[in-house]
Amino acid sequence: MGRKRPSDCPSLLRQPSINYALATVSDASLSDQMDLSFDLVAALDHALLGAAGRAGLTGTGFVPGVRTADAVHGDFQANGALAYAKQQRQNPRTVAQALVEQLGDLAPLFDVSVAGPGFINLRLKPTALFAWIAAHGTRAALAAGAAAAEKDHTVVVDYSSPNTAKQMHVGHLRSAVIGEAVCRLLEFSGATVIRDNHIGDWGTQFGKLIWAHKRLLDPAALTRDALEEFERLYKLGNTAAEADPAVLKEAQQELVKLQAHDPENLALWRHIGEVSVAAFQDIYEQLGIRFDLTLGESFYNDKLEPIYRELAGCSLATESEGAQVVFHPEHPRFKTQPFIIRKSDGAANYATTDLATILYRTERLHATDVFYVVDKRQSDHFEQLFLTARKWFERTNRPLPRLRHLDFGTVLGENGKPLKTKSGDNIRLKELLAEASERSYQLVTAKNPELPEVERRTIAQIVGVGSVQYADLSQNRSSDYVFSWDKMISLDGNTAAYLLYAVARIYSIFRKLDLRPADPASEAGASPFETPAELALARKLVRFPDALGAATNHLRPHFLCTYLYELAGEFSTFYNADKVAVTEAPVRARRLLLCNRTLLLLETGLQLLGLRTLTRM
RNA sequence: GGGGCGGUAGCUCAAUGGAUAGAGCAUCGGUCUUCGAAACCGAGGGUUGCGGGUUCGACCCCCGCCCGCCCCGCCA
Repeated sequence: MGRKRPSDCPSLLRQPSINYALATVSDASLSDQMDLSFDLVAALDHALLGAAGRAGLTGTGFVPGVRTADAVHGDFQANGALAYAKQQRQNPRTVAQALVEQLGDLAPLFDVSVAGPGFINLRLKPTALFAWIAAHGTRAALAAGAAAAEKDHTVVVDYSSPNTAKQMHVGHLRSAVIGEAVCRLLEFSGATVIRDNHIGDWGTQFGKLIWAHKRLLDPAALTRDALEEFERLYKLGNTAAEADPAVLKEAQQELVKLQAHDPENLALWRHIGEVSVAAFQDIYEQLGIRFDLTLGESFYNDKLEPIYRELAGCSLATESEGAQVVFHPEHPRFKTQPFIIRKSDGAANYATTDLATILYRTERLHATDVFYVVDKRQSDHFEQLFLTARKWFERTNRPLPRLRHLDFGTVLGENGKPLKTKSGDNIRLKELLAEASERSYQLVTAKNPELPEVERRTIAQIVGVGSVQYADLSQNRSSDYVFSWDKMISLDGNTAAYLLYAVARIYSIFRKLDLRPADPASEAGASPFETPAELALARKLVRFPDALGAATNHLRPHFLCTYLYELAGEFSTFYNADKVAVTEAPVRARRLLLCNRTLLLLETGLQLLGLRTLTRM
């Protein structure tokens, strides 16, 4: 039917911008009007294509292959000549040379050369570096540059998704942190993002919980910590039911009543849900998360019947061992491993709800993309879900959004096993974040005892929570990672504290000079960058769009983390090598310009990751 | 048994099919009368699990094997 499959939907790859002004620049002298594209890779790609046309490389598709280069070779490189030469049985260096001869328009901006077997190296001239940096001096300018990439997308991001009546624990950390970062990245790139908390608010556990709630509730404990009390009640209900068949029966009847919408049980269930969601807010606020929707499993209760009918109606669902299941005969595994959409007792399960959710998000929310930030152990489930949804939508003639499982690995303890308390319980998120703050507080107090206590507490909260977030984000999300307080709160290495310190130090410079970073006057009269440290920092600044693009296209925040860490490192080197507060006005202005842009990119980047920043720490 | 993901420096991790595989920690050696030393500079450290293959070029793609973690019918 030609309907979109997950693998060939329009990708999130950035569309090259076409409104760059490279070709109009014909004067190497410094010009405030020099307007360089936000995405220089895309601009160069286009320039190379033009050059290929003029050089007569019109055969079958010349691909420029522009990418950022190792700094020893330049700022960018184009590798397309190699593949083209191979394909056309020509000498790659000759092809590269021919291309370079057609790149005269770039001469005011780049030093262009051919190296090795046929690489084209492009190094920004100091004036061009300066012009790019001058042109991208505000958050708005960055956002405007980035916003083209995803502008036609409406993305539903399904993340966090804890269960009501239970504490959030460390197992919920990554979904929340990665999900939020992904949302912010997509928004910055112009997508309409709908944050949906698909909470687990329906299930058989409510029978035992309601049974215990009616008999064993401690109102004072409920006020003190509602989730803790719900957990206690559930455990009581569970042990009582295990010990006494009569209790089990009563609990099952409570569940039946709830499912039959008995007013009392329904009200109680609703109350539990509301109290739970309210309790989650504390965690979400600390992590900078605000959902647009909280549509839990129960929301879909009355939307499940049509799913059964449709799946049976279009010959997808079949009966197996008393359950309704979907097999995928063409799939080596799922031809025998069923996707159970209705249990043999007639009840729905998460597969059914997930299918109903896809329908809702498509028809009601008009999603073009749905991303699930869920633990990688559920990858089979999502593969079956997407396969089933695709066939179902095909057969019912509906457009299918791009569905994608953003999987992530497990948080491990130092012993290499999933992180738990010493006694083997789940570590509560609330306590984990509190410990992060406390450890940071000890550190701040040791480093800066003269700061007022209130300020040290605020700093500790931001550094502590940020450290946890950053430790999670800075690692490839697909792999497991070892949780280590010492590493994540550390001042050294790729950590939140290192980045936040760089930010604080830049603010400190401006304070010392009695200037404000946002004030353009501090940069007025800046001369082009000269020293090795200035140039290295400037070159790093120009790579921001590339890092942002990599993180957004792959939905992997660690690409941005790596960049921010390198940027902060480049700044520290510059800071140690070149004094900013010199008397010579043009030199001072250009160094302030570098400080200002580094600050802008660090703060923008950290905010996109979900972290808050500080002006002193 | 079937499948997924991983194996890169002593440790924790990076690396768009590109050039000499990079960081941090740890180790060793330097730098504070100068904008915040929570910093910076330098050194040593590698058969990218093993064996084949594809390619001008492979940590990356393909095949086989070894090891680890995870998933595989009515939990989510």
